[in-house]
Amino acid sequence: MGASKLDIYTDDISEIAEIAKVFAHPARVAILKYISSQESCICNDIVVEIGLSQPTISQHLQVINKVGLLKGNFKGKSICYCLDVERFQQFQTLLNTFFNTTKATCC
Amino acid sequence: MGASKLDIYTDDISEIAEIAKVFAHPARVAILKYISSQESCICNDIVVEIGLSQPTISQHLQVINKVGLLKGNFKGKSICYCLDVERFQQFQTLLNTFFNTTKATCC
DNA sequence: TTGTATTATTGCAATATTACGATGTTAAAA
DNA sequence: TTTTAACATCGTAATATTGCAATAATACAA
Repeated sequence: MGASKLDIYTDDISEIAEIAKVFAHPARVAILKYISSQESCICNDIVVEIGLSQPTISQHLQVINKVGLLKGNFKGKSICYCLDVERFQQFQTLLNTFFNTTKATCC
Repeated sequence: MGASKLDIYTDDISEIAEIAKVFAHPARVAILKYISSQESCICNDIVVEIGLSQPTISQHLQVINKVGLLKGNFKGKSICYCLDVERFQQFQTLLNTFFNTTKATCC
């Protein structure tokens, strides 16, 4: 009864789900797109750009950060949030592997 | 104040989030992998294979179906659930476009 | 028509996510 | 040191998701 039952899946399946979850909210997709397009990563701009409150943006950034997609300086003033391109490409590769190994053989 | 605020994003951003949401639960990833590997799509096998109840599997299948990833016979006995490969590849392309157009330019 | 097998739907409980106001923290400027 | 700017964290409310038991619907066989 209820949610979660996450220990019954293989590691690669769980990994795909974990990755997808990051992109499963438009705010996070928008944040990723925005920080990747900015030369200077002034962070409060994200709040203005997206149109959500600062705590909410901060929360979404934490989700993005938790999977290792952020790089830069994270403490104090003049913080720089940047996309970790290597990790990002790793995600792309993992998802493509999932897609390429999932091909229908019936119907 | 709570959830949802989904009307403030551009269409392409919302689309990526919608697609990702389907893969954001391991049960659905497992279902997709399983039905794609089976020659005959006997559906109750999914229940046995994944280890969740029949209503829960049915619910996940509905989510997968809603985005057009399923093909086949959907009513009555001996139902055949199959992956819509074209739609699946379309998702892959859309996600790759997102990845390829999101490249960091700072840090 | 009456079973029977198979999937869908409903109703409900548990948990997770999303969002924001209030407040705390941090580092640099004044 | 005090102020200030920029984020993080906490607490809380609203909503969404997940999961299953019970039940309904469907199609085929007998």
